[in-house]
Amino acid sequence: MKIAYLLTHGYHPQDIIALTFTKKAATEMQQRIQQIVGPAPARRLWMGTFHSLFCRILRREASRLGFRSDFTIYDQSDSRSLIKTIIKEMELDDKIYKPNSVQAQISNAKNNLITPGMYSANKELLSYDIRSKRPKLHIIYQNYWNRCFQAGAMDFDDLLVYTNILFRDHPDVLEFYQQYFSYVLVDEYQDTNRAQHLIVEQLAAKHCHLCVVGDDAQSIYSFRGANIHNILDMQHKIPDTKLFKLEQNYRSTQNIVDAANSLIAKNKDQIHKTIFSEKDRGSKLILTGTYSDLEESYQVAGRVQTLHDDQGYRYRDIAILYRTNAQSRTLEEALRKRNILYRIYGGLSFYQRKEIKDIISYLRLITNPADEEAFKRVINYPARGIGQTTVNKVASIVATGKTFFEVCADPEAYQLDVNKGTSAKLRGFTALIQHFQELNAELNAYQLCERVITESGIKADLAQDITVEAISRRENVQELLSAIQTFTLGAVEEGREVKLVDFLADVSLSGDMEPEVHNADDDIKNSDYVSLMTIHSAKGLEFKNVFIVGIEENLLPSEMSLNEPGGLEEERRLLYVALTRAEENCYLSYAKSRFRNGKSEACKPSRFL
DNA sequence: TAACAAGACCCCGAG
DNA sequence: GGTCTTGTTA
Repeated sequence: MKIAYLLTHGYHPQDIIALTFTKKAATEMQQRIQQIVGPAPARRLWMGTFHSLFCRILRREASRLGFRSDFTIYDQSDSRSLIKTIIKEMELDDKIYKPNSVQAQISNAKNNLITPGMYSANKELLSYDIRSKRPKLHIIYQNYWNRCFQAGAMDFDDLLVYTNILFRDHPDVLEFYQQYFSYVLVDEYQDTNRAQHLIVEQLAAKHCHLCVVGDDAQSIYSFRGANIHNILDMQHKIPDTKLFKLEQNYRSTQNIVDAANSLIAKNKDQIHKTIFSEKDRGSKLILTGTYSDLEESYQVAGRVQTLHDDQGYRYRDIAILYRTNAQSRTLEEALRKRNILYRIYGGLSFYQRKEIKDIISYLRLITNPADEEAFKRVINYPARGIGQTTVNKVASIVATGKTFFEVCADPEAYQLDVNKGTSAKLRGFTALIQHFQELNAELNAYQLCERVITESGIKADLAQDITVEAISRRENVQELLSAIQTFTLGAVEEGREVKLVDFLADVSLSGDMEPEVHNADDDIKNSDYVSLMTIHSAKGLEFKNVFIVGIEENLLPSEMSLNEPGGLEEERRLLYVALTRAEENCYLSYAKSRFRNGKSEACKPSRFL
């Protein structure tokens, strides 16, 4: 509404930057604005997630930071794999330096804008690492930082870190964007971390037109470094700040609001608010306990069907929310049995699948030959007789500042210790990529991708695979091709010039393309489906009917949260978020046994119930 | 070096 | 339940 208001009061769409956290919330908001002001102005708004919008800015300004504008974006698995490599190269024990926790610690540092240099100079951090028996962590961090730079790559956290560095070191750039965006809006401000907070503050410093919305009771991203004080201290830090308390809930019935209030009242750490609803009492919340997770899913699917068939709700008025992505499977199966259309958000995305990552890696390598992770992925896929031993030899030379690609293009020049045959294979591979690079200059993304699949041998490799899974892999490859096709055509329609690099950025930041609709017999049905997602990604959304499943000890609250300070309260807020997604009906359930890690485990109803 | 099998470890959440 | 690692063999 605020944006719509601004647009009718003299602001142009391109003057406004509106930031959200989840992709889901961004698309939702984009759609709402489109309905109010029409598609054309809505498209010109700077609206999206922190990561996607600042990625756009970083591409424009990349040269200021020593990056190319077509830098690669490393996803978690790329970044973890690089960290693993570094730990191995430093000959450290990966039982002590667990790649996952090293990655988490680096990410944490980045979210607080601590560069490797600052890390090494920080006595507190160093002594903490020594106490936890990981004294070399700061060196891993430094190496990781350098290697990403060398590879022309940024990880997700870097998108925020480098934006801050860009603004810090280039006042003229900062000034430009300060001038450019005359209004800054942020949704769910309670979930900003230090890096995001500083960006927002700097962008808004000139016009001082900053509007943020937030609710401390819905702060659920502390694992990502979210700092609640960003919103709490705003009044004191920025002069003339006006605070509006929104205590009326226009979404939910009184019963739902009451339930949510009574839950959140148990939290010690909160700002007191009196949330009320002027809607009807509504129906009571319904709690169901079942013997197993299978039975729970079966019940939910049954109720979904009743809501749709007997009570006249559309499927799109129904959401099923869970704590972990792993819970989606049994629900999917139950819905499928009843032929209920559903969409599943998040989880293992399409682009994480092996066959897709392989193809994407070729495309990444074509746009950025320095991309180390992409290189390692496809150097021997499809198998071309270049094994681990050879790659290790190349890696030892790469450590001196060359890229994998440079070394492989001319192994002799770098005195690589391999035989003639291997050397020829390496040169053959680089020649193949160079050939694709030439094609990239004349073909569009779709045509190029088709050539890559054929000429790399991926097509042949998949074709000769006769297992059942291979069928779905081939389908996935087709799906990827049509996604590129759609992307290319869509951009052409909007009159934008589209490059391969744009598609790749879209892939790594959107996480997933439009989730596929399951059970759809024809396209007409595609607009009506049940939504399945984690509570985290449901934030900011609303549904007439909400199912919250698996409300059990060790799941909600999650077992890991219990060891973290404030963890339990955050889990409680998480359930609060889930409850307040519901407008009319809210169904809660727990199971007494559940399949986890391949085993059936006994479960108790959550203390929150 | 490739292919396959057995064992280890794991996952809480998002961009 | 799945992926990733390690070991064995040709």
